[in-house]
Amino acid sequence: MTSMSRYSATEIEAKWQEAWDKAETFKAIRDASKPKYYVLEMFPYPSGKLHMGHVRNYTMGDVIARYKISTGHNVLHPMGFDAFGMPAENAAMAIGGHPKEWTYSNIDTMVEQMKPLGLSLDWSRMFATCDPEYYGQQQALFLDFLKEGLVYRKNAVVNWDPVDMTVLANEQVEGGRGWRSGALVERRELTQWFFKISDYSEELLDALDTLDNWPAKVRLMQENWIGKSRGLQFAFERTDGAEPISVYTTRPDTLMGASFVGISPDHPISKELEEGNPELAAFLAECRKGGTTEEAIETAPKLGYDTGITVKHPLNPDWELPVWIANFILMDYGTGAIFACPAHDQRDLDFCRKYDLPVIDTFFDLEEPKPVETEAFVPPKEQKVKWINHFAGLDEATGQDAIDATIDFAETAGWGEGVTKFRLRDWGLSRQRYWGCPIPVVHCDTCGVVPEKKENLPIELPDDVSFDKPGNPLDRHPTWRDCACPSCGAPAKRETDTMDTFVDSSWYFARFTAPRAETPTVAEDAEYWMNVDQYIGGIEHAILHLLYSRFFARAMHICSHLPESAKEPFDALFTQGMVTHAIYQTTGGNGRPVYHYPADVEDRDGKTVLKASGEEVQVIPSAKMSKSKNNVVDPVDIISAYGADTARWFVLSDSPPERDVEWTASGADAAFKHLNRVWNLCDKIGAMDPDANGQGDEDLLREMHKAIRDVTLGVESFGFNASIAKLYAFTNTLAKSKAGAAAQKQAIMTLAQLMSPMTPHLAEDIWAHQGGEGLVINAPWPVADEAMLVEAEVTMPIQINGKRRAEISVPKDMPKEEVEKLVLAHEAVTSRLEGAQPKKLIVVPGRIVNVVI
RNA sequence: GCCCGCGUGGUGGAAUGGUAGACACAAGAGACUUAAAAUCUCUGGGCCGGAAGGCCGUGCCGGUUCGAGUCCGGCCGCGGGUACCA
Repeated sequence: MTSMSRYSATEIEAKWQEAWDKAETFKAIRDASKPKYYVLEMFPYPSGKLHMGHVRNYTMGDVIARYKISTGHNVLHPMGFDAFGMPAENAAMAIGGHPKEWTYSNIDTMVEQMKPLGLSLDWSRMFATCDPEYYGQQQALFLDFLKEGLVYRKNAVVNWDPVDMTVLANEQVEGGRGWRSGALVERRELTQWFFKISDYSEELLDALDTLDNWPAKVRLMQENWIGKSRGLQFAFERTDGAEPISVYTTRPDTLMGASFVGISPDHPISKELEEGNPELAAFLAECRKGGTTEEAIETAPKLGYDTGITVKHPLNPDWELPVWIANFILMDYGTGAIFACPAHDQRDLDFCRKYDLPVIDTFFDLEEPKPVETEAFVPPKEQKVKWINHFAGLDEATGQDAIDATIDFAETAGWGEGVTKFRLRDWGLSRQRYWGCPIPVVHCDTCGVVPEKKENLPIELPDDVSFDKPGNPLDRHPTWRDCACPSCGAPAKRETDTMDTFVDSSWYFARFTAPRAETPTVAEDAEYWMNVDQYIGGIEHAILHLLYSRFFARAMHICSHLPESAKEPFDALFTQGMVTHAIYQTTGGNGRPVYHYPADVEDRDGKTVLKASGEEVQVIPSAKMSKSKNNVVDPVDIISAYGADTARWFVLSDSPPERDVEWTASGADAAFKHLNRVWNLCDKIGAMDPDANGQGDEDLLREMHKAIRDVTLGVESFGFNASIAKLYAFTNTLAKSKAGAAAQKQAIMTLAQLMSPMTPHLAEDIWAHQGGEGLVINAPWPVADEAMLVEAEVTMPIQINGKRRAEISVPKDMPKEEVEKLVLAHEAVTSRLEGAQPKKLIVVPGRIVNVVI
């Protein structure tokens, strides 16, 4: 074949990107005459390089954005950077330099890597959260929240490294030790700032029901995280007459199985007793070892200390229970004190066996009643059980009925009260770190904690800081802390804590609607563009980021920064799977693991080795691509070898978007071959005599309409891989078609339109080559003709006892009775029936027939 | 530990409770070519069989159903989150 031209991705991609730029195709301008559509992908952390996870995420968003443009929407599709955070400080410590330079240089690199992808982004709206213009507005929000009582201070525990004398993030604690010093980590209390998210527990929970276009699993995770429970709160009288101990329990029905009263090591009684008791002080110090994570606390070996205090059982004043301090009781939840029922709680049972405390059964299984030995009996709350001496007179009842009865009983008797509690805790936002948004308050000796004046915002981070010592450089900066008290004018000190980076990402979506405004948002812009119609991001953000953003939208509404309608800011959510890759690890001189990039590793003689040194590396199976593990693949290599359209086509094609995808090098090549095929097909059709007739025009057009239907359905339901499979099939059909020139031209132009969300550059080129009007991105999306989709004949498999044995072809709307007759006359059926009648005959019209014999 | 997912050929995966393996990758065979590349055509879950056909098969065990990859219960394995990684 003499080819007029060759597929050159580099050439056409640059050409069409320039055309879109020139036409300002993706610039979002408010236009009340068009329906708006806001599509947003979770913005990236500027780790340094773009990785395949980013490409996958942004390509998915781009498919949606371009499809919505083609269906007549006014699309907002912005991009920015979540730019504060620890890696910048770690880089400064490891290789020198400044977090700011490191971050902005990474942003430049990543933008350079993103642009060639041809994403339909409005780059004019870009910002980074470390821009003073952004974090200054965040400080203004903080001050508004403070005024509304949405922020407050209280004590909270942090990971403390006693050697480096610094606070550690959970990620910096490895096996209970500080990652740099190797010292055993302790828990220590600091005064911290908190957002009052717990005031919104009920609302955040109830509103989950309105999020119809969120994945059910995300709603369920948030529901469990908020953790609404109804239980009984009551107090145990102390035998020494001191202040009673208040407890909260979700299983008051098991009160007759109480073994001891347990209090948290952080409970006021623990602290009071610690004074002048070196033995207890040592015990509490032991309890405070280890990190603050829920996992560390839950999995730590159970430790207990008998305080010697005793309390009276509320139902029997002669029954005395000991009070123990137990390390698994959290001060943050309930009252920081519990009663233990070892027969029906595994943790309590383990504790009682260890410290030789009594185990008392309160109910048995209906089928096999037997006392608890080493395994606690914890049936579901809906299961009926047999009660032993229940004080409210229950015999056989479910746990839930018993709980309700017990609460009623206690309320009537007046010694307890039914209480609803939530697991959700207030959101601690203070971080003892430099590279974050400064908290805009001042500490004054006379006025106390004073909010900064709005006209002094932004409170900018100082540039002259060093990272040669552990700890927060703002603390040891010679002058930055010094300021005048905004209230009395006397010399005062700035707050040196900065904000959690989750604050930065909790409102960026609102800022995109007016990114250069001198207020956090602008009413008209927020009214027009909010909500985010489609939010796309990783499942790892299912709880924290999304819950914090939901809270922030409410708080911003209270302060008039968002309309009421934006209280739930994300109308639809899609959680994509992660891009995973094997991890390559060697051991460094200090015995710690060193991670290597896939590009630096190769297979030699059946071993995986470092390219440079030949040293063998350990291959750890697939895990989330992560900057800390270096198991990332550079998409730039793929783009420079094959072009952006190939990279885009490939990341969309193989895996369903919600599932994790393991990156392998093969496959990109195949995607490239296919795009070449489409290109050649376009060339061939373009060279046909326009008046040439052929055979099978209608067959081709029928297939085309089916492709329109299936590809559209795939795009609308995030089945991009299914859309692509259909596009492969339709391309194969077209390549083999002998139809006339007009039909083939119509088919290739429709193919270009259907491909344009995925491979926009190639689609534009085909469109132009076939004489399409304007840009394909602006051409209206094709609509399938229902009449062309109707099939005259259907193939129905015949099952005998559920196994497929034969099939028949029948007219689409043949009546059931006719089908039955045909089936019963079929040789495969008659030979098995041997004259007998079938027991049952099931005909699912247009689907399947099952004969039961 | 707790909460939430996922598990299908050599590989990625497809399948409103209705023909398991669409579409692709890798592989094998063939065509074209002096040859190679490129391109095109064909084959392909396992076992038995020349074929027709049969048996088995969606992590494991059990259940519901005319019919289960799909729904239910119990396991096993892997992944995500676990409030200071983002």
